[in-house]
Amino acid sequence: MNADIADWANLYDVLMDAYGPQKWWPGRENPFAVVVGAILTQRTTWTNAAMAVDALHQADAMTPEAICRLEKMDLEQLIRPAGFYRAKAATLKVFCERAGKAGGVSQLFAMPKKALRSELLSMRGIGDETADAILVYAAAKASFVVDAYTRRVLERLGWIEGRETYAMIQALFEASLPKNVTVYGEFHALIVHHGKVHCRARPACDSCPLLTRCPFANSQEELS
DNA sequence: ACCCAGGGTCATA
DNA sequence: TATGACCATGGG
Repeated sequence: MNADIADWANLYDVLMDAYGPQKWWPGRENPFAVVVGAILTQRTTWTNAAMAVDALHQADAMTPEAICRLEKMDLEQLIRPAGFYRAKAATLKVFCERAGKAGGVSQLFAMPKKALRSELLSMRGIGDETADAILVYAAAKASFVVDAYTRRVLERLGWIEGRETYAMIQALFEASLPKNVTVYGEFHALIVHHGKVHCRARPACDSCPLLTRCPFANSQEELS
């Protein structure tokens, strides 16, 4: 079916060919809603995060100002379905306060990429992955998102050993791709989708687009 | 009943 | 640097 994957660009093409453009964060016209989604979806399914997002919309609370005004406990109850609701409520509060201090979300996002990334990382509850997700999907800055699926796919391709740091893996991608926000965003979404379909569900591997390199195509034991 | 999902923080060694 | 405990919900 498919030959070995040659390089990063090839991997992107193969995944895009197999799955097509991913529709992540419906409603990207509201960058703030994307930030909220990025925080709420941490270690949680998107359907759970979406319930919390809907609750915020229905409460007319999908703005930094509204969230700043909300009592912490009320915010916690609204986002409860997303899990870790106390921590996430605190993180949302911090982001909204800092955005307000910067003069609004668009002002905050007007910062240079590197400075904005540091600013995001300084907020408790926002780490590397969430910061990069916000950069790419909300602030439209090309910063590659590395997550567990990315590591798994790269390990199975034999492109990384496994001990590499987040920054190292991110650098691998960024050195091999055109600095294009859309490409970065699609690539990460494609990797996650591929991971869900083929790196967890065993039966689906018959049609794996990375077939010759997929562990399931050969032995059953290479999976952790 | 158990497992895990579009992570991150903090304490410990 | 690197593990481990902890946070919490909903769906399989």
